[in-house]
Amino acid sequence: MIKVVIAEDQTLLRDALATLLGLERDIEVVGLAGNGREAHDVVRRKDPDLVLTDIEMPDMTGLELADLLRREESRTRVLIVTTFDRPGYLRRAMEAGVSGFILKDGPSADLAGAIRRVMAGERVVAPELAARAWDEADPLSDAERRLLRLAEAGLDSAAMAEASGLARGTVRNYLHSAISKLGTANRIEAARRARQKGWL
Amino acid sequence: MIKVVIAEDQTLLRDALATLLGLERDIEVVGLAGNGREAHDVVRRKDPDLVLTDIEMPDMTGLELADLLRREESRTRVLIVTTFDRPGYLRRAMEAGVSGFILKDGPSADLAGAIRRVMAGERVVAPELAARAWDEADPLSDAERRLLRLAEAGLDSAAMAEASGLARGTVRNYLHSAISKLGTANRIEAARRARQKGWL
DNA sequence: TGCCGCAGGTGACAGCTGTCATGCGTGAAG
DNA sequence: CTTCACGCATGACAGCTGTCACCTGCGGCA
Repeated sequence: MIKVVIAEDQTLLRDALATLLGLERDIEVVGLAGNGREAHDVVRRKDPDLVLTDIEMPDMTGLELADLLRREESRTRVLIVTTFDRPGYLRRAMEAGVSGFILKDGPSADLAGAIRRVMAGERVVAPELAARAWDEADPLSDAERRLLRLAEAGLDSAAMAEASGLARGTVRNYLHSAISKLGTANRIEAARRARQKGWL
Repeated sequence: MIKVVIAEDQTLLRDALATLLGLERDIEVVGLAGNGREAHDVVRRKDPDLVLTDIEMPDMTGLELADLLRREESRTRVLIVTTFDRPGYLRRAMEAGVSGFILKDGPSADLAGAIRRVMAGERVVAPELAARAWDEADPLSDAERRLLRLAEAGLDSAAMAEASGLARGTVRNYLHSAISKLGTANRIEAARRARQKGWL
């Protein structure tokens, strides 16, 4: 019997997945969580064989959860299921030591199979992603990333300077650098592209 | 037996919902679709009692689908299920004559109940939304909306002018007007706020 | 010790953005 | 017919953005 915890912020999908997996003879859903932190608690309490987790969740992302479990040397394997086929996510997931990475766009029939393959020691990656994974490395520095996130929210340079403790000029230098690395015309496009690549 | 078609772009959720509803004694899932246009075709072919649809889908949104079915005087009722609790969506859905509007954050147990209540002639609205629905009217003009969408994509005023066939100055006037209506500091914040309210 | 690379900063400048006053048609209301 | 509102446009101006050359201090490292 494979003991599974499901972490997913959309209640409807979470419950539906639980029902779906519950129908499998060899899988038992032992816990549910609506965000990463909750998932971490549940994993500690229930000690499941595998945690099936979304990436984008409030409080703590699935990638952070995976990283945390790896650092704690938890025996629970991590299987990421996400909407977002952003190349950067897969890379970060691999670095966080996850056992599998599949997409919400894939057929649901594959899900139980993916879980079984992970438990058999295989590393499962959605085939449409495997090829694209190492396409492009994230060229951004931490400072650039942080500022792009602020730019996305509509802050101007002065506000970003205050928010990040840098000088205005430095903020503009970092943004310039990000803009030219990403080959865009302005900070907004740069932020969009970075987010779309999963670098943000 | 209530005949249902499910329109949802995430395969995993679509399949999971189909499985979930298939377990109900009085509900039969007669068709699946991954976008609005496909859903429209399937509804015409299968003539279901109800179509359960997401809003944000490629090709045609759930709101457009609802509108189309209403104009065609289809007997199929529409139940919207969406992640996005943006006030503007509910209003537009009501104007499109939908029979129900519930959230993916709601418990899955309510889903079959909502379907039955819709088929009993009730109009079902997620309780957390009902109150907020008429909070704020969309203050934007069509021109403002269109330009905010372009601003979101990172175009500058000159590019928007070209894209929309307006003069640069006029573009800036519209953006100014949108910015002041929304009480933000710049076009980026304005676009964010409008999107978050469901006005975009 | 001296040199290098690197994060962070300054100042200048052209071009873009946000704001505002103002003008010009056109179509609906009086 | 006049008046008025409305969509669209123009021009001016302060302030912000993107670009660039160049400076400073600090931690390696030979």
